[in-house]
Amino acid sequence: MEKVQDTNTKQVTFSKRRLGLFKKASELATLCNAEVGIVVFSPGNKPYSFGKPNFDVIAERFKNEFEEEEEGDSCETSGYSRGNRARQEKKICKRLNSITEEAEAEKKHGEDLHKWLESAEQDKFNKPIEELTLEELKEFEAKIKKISCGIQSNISHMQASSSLMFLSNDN
Amino acid sequence: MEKVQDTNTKQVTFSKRRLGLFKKASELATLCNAEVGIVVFSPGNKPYSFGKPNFDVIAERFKNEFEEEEEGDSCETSGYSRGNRARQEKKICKRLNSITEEAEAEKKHGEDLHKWLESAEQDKFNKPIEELTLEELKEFEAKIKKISCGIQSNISHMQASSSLMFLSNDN
DNA sequence: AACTATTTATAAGA
DNA sequence: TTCTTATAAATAGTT
Repeated sequence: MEKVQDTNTKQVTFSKRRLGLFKKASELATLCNAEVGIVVFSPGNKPYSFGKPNFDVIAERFKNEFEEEEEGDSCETSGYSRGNRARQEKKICKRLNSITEEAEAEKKHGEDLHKWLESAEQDKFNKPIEELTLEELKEFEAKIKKISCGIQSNISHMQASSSLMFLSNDN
Repeated sequence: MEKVQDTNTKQVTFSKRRLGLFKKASELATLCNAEVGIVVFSPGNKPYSFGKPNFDVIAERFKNEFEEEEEGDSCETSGYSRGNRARQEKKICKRLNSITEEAEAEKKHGEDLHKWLESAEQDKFNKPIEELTLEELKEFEAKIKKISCGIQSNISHMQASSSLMFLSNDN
């Protein structure tokens, strides 16, 4: 999915998709009895918002949840607790660590593939494919299969990461 | 459009549609170079957020458009400063978000490759390689080259992610 | 989670 | 901008 270049097209696309997005949000809210808030800044930096019941309320609620975790009914006086902070920070660290692990697995995998590609560059596979012998072709095929495998596993890593990303927004 | 009644169905619908909504939002953001922030509270009152570049920033920006708040260090008091904390947290969020973007790019890439592999499965490239005609071989070669390209770009995404990971651990 | 029949969104053109 | 329509994508229901 690439940036739309033409300014006019971009404007039209933005309008259509913004409406589409708001519609989806509205459906989610009524269908599942959820609260949804959205704000969008257009390419021309105009703000558009959607909210059910209303954007400000939801944004506020989100910020409070994020800052105060599960605070319950304890009487908070001057609005600031060091303990909550520490807990929150731990959570963020935990998230970062999960993500890091996934990414490192991916990186290692990518490097393996890269190495293979480099070595392939330097040898017979660099020849025009019609000049390969049957033996060489078979070897080529084997390597390709290995790569396919690698890609599959790579994809599952990616999907895991992606889930983590979403989760990291959830708590 | 009516409320889904069954609790289990509601949960499933919520998950599917929330992801769908976030995807749409992500598309809008990249396609039109817009900024989008979303927060959703599930029926069980769990908060889920999406933001590009990041929800807090966008919510803040939205509020500022209307509230003209002064931001600055002018009123900082002693040792433990809420402002510093907030800023630090914003940094962490920002990092998380960059990482998210990278991972999403990777995921998309992986999906493209996966699709190709699947389609390849179904056609002539599934035959033993020695049975391919020269034309087919050349086509095969072209596809492989495309994949290589994809992997290379994938690797640079991974490396970028990885750098971000390390940075986010320093703090 | 995966599949698929159906509904819905959207890009391009008017 | 709004309308139309062919195509692409999302999702409800099901396994």
